[in-house]
Amino acid sequence: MSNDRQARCAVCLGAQPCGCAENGGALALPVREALLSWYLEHARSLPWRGELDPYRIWVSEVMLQQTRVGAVLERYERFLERFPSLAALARAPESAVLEAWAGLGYYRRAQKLQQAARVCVQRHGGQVPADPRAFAALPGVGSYTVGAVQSIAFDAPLPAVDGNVIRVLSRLLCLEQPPAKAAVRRVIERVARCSVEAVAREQQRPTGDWNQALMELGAQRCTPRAPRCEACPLAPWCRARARGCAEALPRRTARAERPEVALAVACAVRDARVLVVRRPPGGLLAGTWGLPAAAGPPEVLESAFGLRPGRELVRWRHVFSHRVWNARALLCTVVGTPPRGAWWPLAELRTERFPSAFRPAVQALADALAVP
DNA sequence: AAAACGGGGCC
DNA sequence: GGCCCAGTTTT
Repeated sequence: MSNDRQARCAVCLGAQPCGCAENGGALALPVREALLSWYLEHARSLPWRGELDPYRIWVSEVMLQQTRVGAVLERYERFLERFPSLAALARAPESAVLEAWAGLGYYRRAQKLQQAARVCVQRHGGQVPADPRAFAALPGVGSYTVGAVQSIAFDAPLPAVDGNVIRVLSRLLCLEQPPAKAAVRRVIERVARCSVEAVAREQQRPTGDWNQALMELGAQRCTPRAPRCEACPLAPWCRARARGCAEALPRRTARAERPEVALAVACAVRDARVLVVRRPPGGLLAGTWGLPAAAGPPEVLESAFGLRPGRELVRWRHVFSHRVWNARALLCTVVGTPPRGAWWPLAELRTERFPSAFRPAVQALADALAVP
């Protein structure tokens, strides 16, 4: 059975001991050379590629967490124009940072990045720490970000294991168990670490190139669906390709289902301005501006905000990673003491200062006001 | 080990 | 309608 660990390969967990362990778990030299050559020729030209400023590299890595390259492209330069340095980011109001982040999601990333910037200014002379341990201690910096930033900016021999690398190595080694399992993650982590150390030891290329090559392969060739194995530089060594199971890996585990909640959203208008409120500092969309909203039927807006719901403007469904809003926007009148908030011109709500979750309400309100 | 945490593109 | 993306933190 599978609990006969003595017979298993220590590196890939395959049923038999195999060649994996030569090189101490690193990918063999020809494999590394093939991937690095491919990367030099095929790397996409991206604004943060070739960047030397550690701060700008860091910003790109945080924005790219769980986020498509295309979405980052639209906001990266704009963010850096507004916050061109660690010091500029550190002294900005959090609300300004969150506005610049609007639409990217996972707003905690922006909050942590700014907190980290403040630590850098206070304790690291306004620089990004070149010491991996000091960098890892900063808010929002996990193992991936440590490896990515420290390798790209400082040529540190540290792995950067993201979703791409998990997929590439799951296929290359044909890891049949889901990477959610700790044992599988240890294998991937070990191969990534030994490989980047080998690249550094043999001075093949800067370690940042190696880490990015692995990720770039996952983005361009070893894609989640319909991998382009025929054009993959690692195809000759890929066990999943040999067995015809590349597309089936990595194996995913069932995800928890998303609860659905009814949400009442208030559109209170006064003198062509709309009432907006700051969302609570913890929880969903923490700290961002939003329309007053409460779970439940429209009537809850009166008890929650002193806003009496009137005509319904629109209903929509917004899917988050872990829950669903079944939302309805209501034209409201202020009946009690106005809630703490701000009154913004409608146009301000449409300029990417707002989380996307409220977009249908803003659009419907604009339509309603344009056609009285 | 699982859940919280966004948004959007793609099939 | 579900999957997945250059993840981190908390439970």
